[in-house]
Amino acid sequence: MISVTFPDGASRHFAPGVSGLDIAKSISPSLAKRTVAMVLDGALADLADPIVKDSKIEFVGREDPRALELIRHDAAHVLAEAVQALWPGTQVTIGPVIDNGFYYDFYKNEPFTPEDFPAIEKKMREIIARDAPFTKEVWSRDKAKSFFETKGEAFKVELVDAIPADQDLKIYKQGDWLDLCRGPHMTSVGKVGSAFKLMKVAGAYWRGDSTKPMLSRIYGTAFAKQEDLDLYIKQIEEAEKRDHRKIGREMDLFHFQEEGPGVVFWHAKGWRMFQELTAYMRRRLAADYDEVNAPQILDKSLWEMSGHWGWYSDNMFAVKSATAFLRPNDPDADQRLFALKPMNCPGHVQIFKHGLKSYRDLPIRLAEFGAVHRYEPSGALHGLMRVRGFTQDDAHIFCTEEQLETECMMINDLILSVYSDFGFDEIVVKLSTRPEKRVGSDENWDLAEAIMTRVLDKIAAQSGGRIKTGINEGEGAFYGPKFEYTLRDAIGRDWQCGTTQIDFNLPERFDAFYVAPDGSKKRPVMVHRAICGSMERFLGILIENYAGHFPLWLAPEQVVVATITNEADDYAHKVVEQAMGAGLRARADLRNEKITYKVREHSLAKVPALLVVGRKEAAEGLVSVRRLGSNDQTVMPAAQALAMLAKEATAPDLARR
RNA sequence: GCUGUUGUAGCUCAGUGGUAGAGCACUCCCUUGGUAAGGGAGAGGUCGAGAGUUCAAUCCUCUCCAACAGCACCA
Repeated sequence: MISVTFPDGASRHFAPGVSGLDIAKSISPSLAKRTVAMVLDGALADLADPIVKDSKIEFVGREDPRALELIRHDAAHVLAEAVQALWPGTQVTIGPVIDNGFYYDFYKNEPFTPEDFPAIEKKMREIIARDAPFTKEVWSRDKAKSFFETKGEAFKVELVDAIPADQDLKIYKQGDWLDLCRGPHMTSVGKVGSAFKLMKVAGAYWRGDSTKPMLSRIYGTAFAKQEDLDLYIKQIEEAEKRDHRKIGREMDLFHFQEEGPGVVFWHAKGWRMFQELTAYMRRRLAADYDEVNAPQILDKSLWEMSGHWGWYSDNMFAVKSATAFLRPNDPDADQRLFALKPMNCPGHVQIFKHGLKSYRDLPIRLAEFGAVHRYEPSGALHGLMRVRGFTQDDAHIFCTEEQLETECMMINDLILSVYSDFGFDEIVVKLSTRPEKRVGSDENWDLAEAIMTRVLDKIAAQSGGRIKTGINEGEGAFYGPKFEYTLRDAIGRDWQCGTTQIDFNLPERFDAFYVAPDGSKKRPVMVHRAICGSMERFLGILIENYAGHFPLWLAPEQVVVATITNEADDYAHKVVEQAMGAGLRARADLRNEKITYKVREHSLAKVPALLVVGRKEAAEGLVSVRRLGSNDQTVMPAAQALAMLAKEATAPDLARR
């Protein structure tokens, strides 16, 4: 007999090989009926699986959060069956559960379109209504291979071949249809329920490899309850409303146009925010960094020296004089090839190298708001989030190995403090370790990873567990390990922004050195770090995070003084002047429009503070303050309102002083 | 870069093998109105670019460019 322990601590004895379903039935028929799966010793499993040893068991009902992935996974199988029923000859591949849903990749000559969804969903509902039980069989490799070969399922055959020899091949049947799958599944197809929806179609490479065939992927999502699905769809709509490309257009912050794919035209208001953000960052750096500026174009040879040309020339812009392009074979034309800088580090090494540096000078921290250009693949471009020309809040620290740990911690503290100033307090720091393709000795990698592991532990400990840490195995840069800082925005999306990278390679390549206390030449270590990462992208994140309702200090337009009647025009001008005197970005709206119209317009334009002035206010030196997002207003003396707003408009770092 | 979709006025979008329309925005006029759209008039487009088919192309075909979604990539 084996002992089975229940969540309440009670245990009972059963014959070995008893299934979860048997146990549930032995307790009560209704329990057996509402249970869709079990958690056996902490792992989700089929309810029909035999239990062969002493175990802890938990029954999982359909509404159990742990059942959600099963519902989605089962839905993926239903989707696959539906597609093969509607389009015989379509090959199935894989259909995993992902965040917020599932997908299934098919091989089909004609790709799907969203117009196919109603028919597929209808067929899915039929299959679900049939409520066939999921049954599992373990097949031999040969049986599985010949079965899928006979059916013409070449991709499945490849999957069978890829499964390690010591693993069972599991086949899940749902009525007549079956799929190779590691499971687990719920007891029957009907448990999927009706709260599912197909979301979109897309191409996707077989096995995620761009040299392999393109498959046709259908994304879907499923929930236990319709309310959950509705809520999810609402959240997607909310994210769409916050799309920085849309808000950027509506608020007149920036634009893109065809002649400049991936490069930003910053309008006055957007650039004001850019400047405000940059000014803030400069203040944060002032005490510890030296700001520098390195050239935009440098001879190709320098990029060969740095290694960038070898590693990344596919993603770099190269420039020549126009004459060289027009007369490529003319020896009298200057044919010299330059590259637009994709990174600031080589430039900073040149600055470091200029003149002898002593150990007394270290650490040297060179910062630059460096405009860089990278030839990103066209399909990667996305608003401000992925562009070809952007500004990094970059810095390179030249120091000794002994100083590394302190420098990493210092950077960490600055990054967390900056994020916190924007209200980002949920931060994850991950250490990316050595990748397969890399340069430098294993000795240096060992050293750098050891230091960074220590720092990572410190970060976690210092934050009292608030900052989550982790490791990304093999994800480091080719020249060294790195920390990646990921912040969570107001609607729960994660953005990787900051990074700290240790680099033994570049100083070596450029033969950078400092004079040690004993007079010998020593190689400095370089630390690359960025906080916002790309200023453009960080602004994009801020736009979406705040949904355009910026804190006053960042808002491009802080105050609009709107008149009710033109008798208040002179007074409005005076208030605007006073506001500007108080350091506020303010303007008057004297247009011949009703106040309701002006209120609506400035509300839609997301102006943080609207000061309405009419005859009464003009006569008594008052303003009627209406804040963005509020439907009421407060009448108060103009001076008082402006003092309040000016205080609120102080950047967080200045407010601390 | 790959797969698919899209490209018509500043924005959002209709539309047709016979060279175009709406709403909002814009300009002007009337209106001076107390917290989310007052009324009227007007101006504005080489229908993404190029080539082809046709008597005739914004519409059909091809190529290119760009955008969007996903994949791949992201020093």
